[in-house]
Amino acid sequence: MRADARDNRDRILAAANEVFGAGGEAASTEDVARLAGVGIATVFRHFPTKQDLLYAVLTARLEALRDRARELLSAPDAGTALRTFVTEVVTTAPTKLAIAEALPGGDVPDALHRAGAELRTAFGELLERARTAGAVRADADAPEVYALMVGASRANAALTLDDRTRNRVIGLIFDGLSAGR
Amino acid sequence: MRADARDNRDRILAAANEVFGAGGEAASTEDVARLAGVGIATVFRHFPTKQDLLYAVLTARLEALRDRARELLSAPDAGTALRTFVTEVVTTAPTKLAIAEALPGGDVPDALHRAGAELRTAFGELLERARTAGAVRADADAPEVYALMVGASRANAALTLDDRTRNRVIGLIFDGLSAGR
Amino acid sequence: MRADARDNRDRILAAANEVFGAGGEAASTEDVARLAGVGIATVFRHFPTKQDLLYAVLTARLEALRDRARELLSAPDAGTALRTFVTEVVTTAPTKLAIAEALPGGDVPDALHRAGAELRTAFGELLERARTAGAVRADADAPEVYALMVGASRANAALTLDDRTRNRVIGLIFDGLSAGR
Amino acid sequence: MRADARDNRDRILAAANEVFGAGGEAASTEDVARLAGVGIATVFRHFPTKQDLLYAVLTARLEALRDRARELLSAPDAGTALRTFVTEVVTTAPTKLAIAEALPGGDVPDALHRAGAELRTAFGELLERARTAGAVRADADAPEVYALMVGASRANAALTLDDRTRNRVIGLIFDGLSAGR
DNA sequence: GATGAATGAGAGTTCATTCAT
DNA sequence: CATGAATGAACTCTCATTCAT
Repeated sequence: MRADARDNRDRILAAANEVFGAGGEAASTEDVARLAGVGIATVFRHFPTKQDLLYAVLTARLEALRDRARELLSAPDAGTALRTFVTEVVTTAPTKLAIAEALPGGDVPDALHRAGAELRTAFGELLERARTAGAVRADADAPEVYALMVGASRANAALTLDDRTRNRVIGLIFDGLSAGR
Repeated sequence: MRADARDNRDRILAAANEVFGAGGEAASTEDVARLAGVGIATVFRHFPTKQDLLYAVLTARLEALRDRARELLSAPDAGTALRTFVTEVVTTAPTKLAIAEALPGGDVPDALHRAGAELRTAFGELLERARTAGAVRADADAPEVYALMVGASRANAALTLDDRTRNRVIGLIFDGLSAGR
Repeated sequence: MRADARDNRDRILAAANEVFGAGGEAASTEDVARLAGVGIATVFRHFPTKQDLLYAVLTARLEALRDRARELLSAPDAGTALRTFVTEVVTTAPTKLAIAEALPGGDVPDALHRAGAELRTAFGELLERARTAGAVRADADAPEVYALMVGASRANAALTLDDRTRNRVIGLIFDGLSAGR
Repeated sequence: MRADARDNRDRILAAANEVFGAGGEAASTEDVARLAGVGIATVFRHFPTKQDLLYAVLTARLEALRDRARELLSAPDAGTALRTFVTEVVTTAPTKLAIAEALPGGDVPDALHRAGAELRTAFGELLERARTAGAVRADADAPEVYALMVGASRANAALTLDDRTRNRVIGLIFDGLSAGR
């Protein structure tokens, strides 16, 4: 792939991220092309299907979160690291294509599937470290904590929570996670 | 309104509930008509706009939840009542038009606005009673608890949680609500 | 036909006259029913087709004009009579279904055809009397004068002429008709 | 714009001219597409709204008339020039979207508004020259003469005048214009 | 390789007309 | 006999996708 082609790909992906973040997957591919400053055909050259484009956007989002989770694995305080991660995910949710959105069952491309799995793995490690450090109770497992994070993200997007409420939501989640037992 | 017309209206609403519950608001009005067993024009006679239909479905859902919340206000155990309500909302979410979906700011019909407000009010009373009963900590306010419930609902719908995970999510939420007393 | 049925028929016709006069034949039959204060099915009982309704409105208009023309045949001044007739037709045109509108070739109902023919006949006599009285030149025949009247009516409707211009248009027409030659 | 696109645009405009000329503005956009030999979406790409298409057809018609009027301004005989113009306008009316049709008050696009104004200006000059040449009486002003022309056009379209009658209508108009000097 | 144009398949919506009450 | 409800066909318009330049 030539350099300018890669440039275009990146520009399209960035535009799609913004457009679908704002308007959901109902937004039109032509808007993406316009914002990217390329022709509509160029979008379809890089992403043969709108689905492909949506998947690519989602994959990029998951990969970014995965990287951030991995980065936080080397933070000194494991409890703070987990909380930082959740806070960032929830806070940025409204302008991003929602995690797990546009996933019509089973048949997702490899890259997306892998990114999701790696994100969950990294998240699991983040949680495990927090557990080991005693910041999170021992019987809290990854699936439910992940679900709480996803849920808070979506509530934040759907209800457009103000800062205070959003923080208290996260606070309650972590209170539950640290509840002595 | 004639009896057969009311029947049709109800059938359309039920069909819309199902269709939009499964496919989101992107589902087509024609599918609704087909499932209801009426012509497409009949749908538009009862709901002049797709928006109107969506609003009606959402309003019905909110009213049902409001009624359920009010009903639970007279349950003997306030803590259990709240938990029952949240559990029911979260569990039934995947097949329902999500709470607060399709709300394009400000300009919603009165009935919908009112139903939403009444639901929040009833929910607030449910919470207040649980607080008074000592089942929920004193500093947990309605907005954040409501957001947690909405979030868990959406996570359950988006991630298709299994029963165990779903219950643990709710468990964690209530642990947080009872924590730090 | 029962009395109430005839009443309804008249009310529908009056409503149609108003609705189609204002909105052209594109206006909806339901608007007519609403304005007449009857159900839509009642309109179709009296006029099995929208065409039929349009024809009936047009027929009534032509009959009214025919009657007015005949009435003016006994006016003292033949020249003034013709001018009065033309002026009235032109002036009232904007709120009436245009003469000869909605006539998709050949296949018009008898009543309409007859009304049109009788109007033209009466108009011809009005013209003949004016000719005899010397108010109109001898070589002006009915078809062209009728066309001038229809044209002025339509121009008045299409261009929404002000009073002064409308009067000058009619003035020019009669100047042409009296031009000595 | 690419060459083939311009070609299509022209073909669509020509087709619309014909279709709307024959059936009025009630004719369907799909017919226009069919006659132009393009897909329906292509019509909407070039003219985002049916209104836009109607306006474009009307604008083209007015511009053509304006050009013809200007051309005739340099004809040797001013009286003949005016009569030629009126005759052409009236004669071609039946197959054209009527002047001033589809003008729902005030909010017309600039190009259409300008074309109409320029046509009236050119027409006014044609009239002024005829007046100066003594072919038309001094007190005949543009608005009423323009209205007479429009009226004759519409009468010709509505009544489908035969050649003889049409010519006599125009003859009477010009007799009126030259009368009483 | 990139572009803008063209397209067909639908979506929402309207309306003349028919049917059941 | 009148009514309101139901209907199917048509229409305008949109959009993911393909084609020609």
